Amino acid sequence: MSKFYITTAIIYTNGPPHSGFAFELIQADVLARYRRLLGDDTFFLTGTDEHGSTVVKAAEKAGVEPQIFVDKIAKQVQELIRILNISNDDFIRTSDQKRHWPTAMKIWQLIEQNGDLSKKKYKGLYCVGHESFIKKTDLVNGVCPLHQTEPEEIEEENYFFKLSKYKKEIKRKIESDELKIVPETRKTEILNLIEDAEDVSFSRSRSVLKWGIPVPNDPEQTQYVWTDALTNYLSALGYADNDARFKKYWPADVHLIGKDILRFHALYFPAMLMSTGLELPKAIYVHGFITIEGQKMSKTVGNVIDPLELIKKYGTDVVRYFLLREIPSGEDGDFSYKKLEERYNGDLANGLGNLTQRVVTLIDTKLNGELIYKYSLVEKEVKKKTEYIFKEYIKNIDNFALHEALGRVWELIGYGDKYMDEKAPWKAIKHDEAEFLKIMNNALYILYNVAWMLVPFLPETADNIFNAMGADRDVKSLDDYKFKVQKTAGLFPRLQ
RNA sequence: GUCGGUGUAGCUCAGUGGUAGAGCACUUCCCUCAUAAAGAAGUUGUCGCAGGUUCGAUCCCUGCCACCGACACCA
Repeated sequence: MSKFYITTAIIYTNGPPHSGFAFELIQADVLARYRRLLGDDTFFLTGTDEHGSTVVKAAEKAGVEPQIFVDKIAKQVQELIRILNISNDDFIRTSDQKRHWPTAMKIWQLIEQNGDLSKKKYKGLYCVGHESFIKKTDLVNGVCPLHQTEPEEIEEENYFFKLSKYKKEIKRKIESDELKIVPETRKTEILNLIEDAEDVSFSRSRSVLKWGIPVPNDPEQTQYVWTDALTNYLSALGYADNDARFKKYWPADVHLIGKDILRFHALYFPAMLMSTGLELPKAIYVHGFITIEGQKMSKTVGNVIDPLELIKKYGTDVVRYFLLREIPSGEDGDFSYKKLEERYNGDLANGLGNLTQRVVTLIDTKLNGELIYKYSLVEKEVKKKTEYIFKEYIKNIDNFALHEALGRVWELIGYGDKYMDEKAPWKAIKHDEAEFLKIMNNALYILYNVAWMLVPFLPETADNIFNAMGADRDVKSLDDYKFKVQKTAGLFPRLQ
């Protein structure tokens, strides 16, 4: 048994969580549930990134203190996690002074002791709208193109981190897949920009940024987001206390992130870890963005989809299914109600739900609901097909192609439907009961495998199928097991 | 500007140096265990454009066009 530590990015708490983060949570959840199924000692972390001036601004707008504001958002995030049926083992918040801050402080100190932080005067053009420095080359006619304002020239003294010192080694590790970046295009992307990466500012003056973690032994400075936020992956495991949990689970096996924060996870964070002498994560999985009806999700356009509403309307597993199947892992994908309903009727109702129902009904009506399963009755062809699909399913999950893995499950469902039609058990029952039993044995075999493969993706649905079949998930051997089917109204009633 | 990606059926996408594929949609047939579900057969393509290499290119090379992304200490 091996360990498996997986994280999502921590979501920024300047507003309610959006469906993009929901998608990230769901993907990580599939990977975590899958690993548990394989028997790995799995630890699945998510959380919230709660500092920074954007949060302060949002809190001001809401007329509350930052802490009150982020408490509320963190609660919403946790509610979303509950509703999405996410199996995270922990939830870390960067404003947690007990659990998180000691790690951020310790990491800072270690980096500093290693000589990788130095104070530098920084003169630059500061855009008030951006709340950050912008480059001269970004200006259009002397004004910030985004805010149409002239930037002020200000001088600030900050700590800078010697990223350059670690570039070569990081490049080597990424090239050799020691630090694996999936998909390949993201790996290429980061390798292309690694040469030009400059040293990074790691702090802000306290007068500019109060809402954050202080720099140790320097009351004038606040830690900037890198040591503040990225260290959550360490703090949650109890790094500062040298917790047994940390020893057991670090390094992370997978950091699941969006494509927008690849740079920070593939460059800054590894460099920080190298500076502190910690092991690097094994892999970074990068997912894309969800567009809505082909358009970028944006609050101004007003096309933001609230995941809670979606779930309220269709149900958790329907939303999980749609996102996992329709949006390729590692790429962008599009959401639309039309596509969702097509997937629902085509795949869930006509496919999975209907196959389950026809198998259950036959056993219910022809056998009084009971069938004693005999493994020896499973046909060679059926076994071969199922095992082949299972292998492909595994391969795809391991390659972070969750949509493909799900596609394989539906291939087996299609095979099951075809099997039923070809064997026509409703005819067999009239003249050959042994043949009927054999067919239903095979049908149960297929459905049982389908249910197992769905466990990581659609946990509730998988349970429903097990229940409908009257199957015991924990039974060691199915041979001679007595299935007692429970006929219900059906898993996914068709939408009109 | 630099780097990278994409362009294949009505839609979403797979794919290979040798007669173009899947799912959805559509048409016809068939079944009746099942959620007006399932199964079978079928229709649809200048594989972005123009050149080149090759016996042969959708695939390799060059150029072009279109769209997208990264190169910004926004998180």
